[in-house]
Amino acid sequence: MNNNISIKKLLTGTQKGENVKVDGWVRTFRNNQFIALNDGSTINNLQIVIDYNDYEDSFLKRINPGTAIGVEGELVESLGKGQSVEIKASKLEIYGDSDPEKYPLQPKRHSLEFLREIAHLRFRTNTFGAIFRVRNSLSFAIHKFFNERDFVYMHTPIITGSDAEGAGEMFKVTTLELENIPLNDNGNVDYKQDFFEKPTNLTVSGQLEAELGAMAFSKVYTFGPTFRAENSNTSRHLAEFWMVEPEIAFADINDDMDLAEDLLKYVINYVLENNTGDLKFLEQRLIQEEKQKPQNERSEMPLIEKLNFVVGNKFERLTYTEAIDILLRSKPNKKKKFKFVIEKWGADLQSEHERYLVEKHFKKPVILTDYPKDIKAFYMKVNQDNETVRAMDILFPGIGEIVGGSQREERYDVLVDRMNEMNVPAEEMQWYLDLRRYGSAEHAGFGLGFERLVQFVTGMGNIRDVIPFPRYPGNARF
RNA sequence: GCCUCCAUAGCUCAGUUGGUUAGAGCGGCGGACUGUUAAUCCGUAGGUCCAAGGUUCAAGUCCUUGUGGAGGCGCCA
Repeated sequence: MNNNISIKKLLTGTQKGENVKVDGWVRTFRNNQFIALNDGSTINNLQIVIDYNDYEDSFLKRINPGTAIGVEGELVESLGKGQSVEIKASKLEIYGDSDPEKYPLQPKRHSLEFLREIAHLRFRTNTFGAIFRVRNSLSFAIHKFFNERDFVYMHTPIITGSDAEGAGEMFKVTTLELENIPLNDNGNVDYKQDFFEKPTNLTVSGQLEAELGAMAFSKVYTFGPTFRAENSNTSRHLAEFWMVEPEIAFADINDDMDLAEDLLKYVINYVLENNTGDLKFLEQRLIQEEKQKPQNERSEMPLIEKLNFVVGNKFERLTYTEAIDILLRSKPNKKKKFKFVIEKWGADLQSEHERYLVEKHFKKPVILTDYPKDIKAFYMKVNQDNETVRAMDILFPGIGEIVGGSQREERYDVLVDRMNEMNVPAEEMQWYLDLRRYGSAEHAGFGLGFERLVQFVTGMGNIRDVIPFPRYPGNARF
């Protein structure tokens, strides 16, 4: 077991003058004297200084990018300029060699597409090290936020027997032999012979189960993987992604929006305070990347300023109806610059419209509420006008919809009517309807796309670069 | 699922109206140097130009199909 102190702690310099032991992977080896060592605890490398007269040439040749080594020596003030402290090595041990003719990572810039092909090694780069430390911090901050507010963390099932979650195409789960599927007398698949004796799928949302929890614990959240078998080929979609789904009882749509806004600000602020080095690196990376782009496609704010702006400003809240008004009067709509020109109330908003509202009109995160009921899910509470539902979507610059939520319909009769209208099989959903039979109460919740949050905070353009091993159509490598 | 673009050395790319033996930087390898910061300097090796088929006297370059990748749209988180 490795009880060594991390490079992150060593770089604070509090152990100056002490003899320490440190393990890590070589990033670069310069001048036969200076090893840049990284152990993943921080973006920064620790400089190891060795006296090459103490070692055989054949040994020094084995110190290459990627080599795993252990070092003992005194932590001293650095004589060089790039770092405050360094280790004067007294003992150097090689754990695992890394053949420089074959090791794919070089001390240079690699394209994200190339690194995606070697996703098993990309953690060792500065960029992906920073991304996944930020991802870890966001994940921790989410649990911390809810824990401080007396939420119960609830584990909803990954395999679901409910096919009415209504959030998209599902992956089937079965132990039947696909080459030899048993049929019943009617010539249909005989699910009685399947593992669960019925059709099952991977979950597309834990919301319905979270509602069950909220009606007992008052405040719950789920945070786990979800699956969509949609043939989506974009930089914002994955077949397997992580979703945060809080559900709160005795709460309406306004409480729901407050909760979502508080959560987003809290976790972004946590990263600003705890991942400064990672964010500074990612900001520089973005600035370099944007130098390749034409002026009008560059972002208006550097990454850290953008995050501070989101934390420091109230999200713009408006209804769908108000948004349609703004869009109808907007220049791109009048001049027919939109691919889909808005004609009248009731139209579904395309991403170009959402982008206009967020990036051009308000220039800050926007919460849209009260959508037409026809374009939203059956479980959303119908407003008094009987035309709109208490839905809310939070739109972020660059990535669009990051949160989708609603107040839930708690009235039994109205809910059953909506299920019938939208062809949701009410007879199979009695467990869900029971909530409205026994002690029904106002409640609300939302789903936060975790990878989209990581995208926003790291500034990464492609969602496949913010999850360790992305799953998308045609790809389940690693 | 739809639209657009791309595929040349380990990586990032250049390659003229189709014309002799396909280039550079980085990385690798050999050497020098030794307080360097993606070290520097000298030397050197490295290619099935994504695949198959076609047009042509001649194809990295043009055409067709396939495969892989990127961006955009739809579905959404």
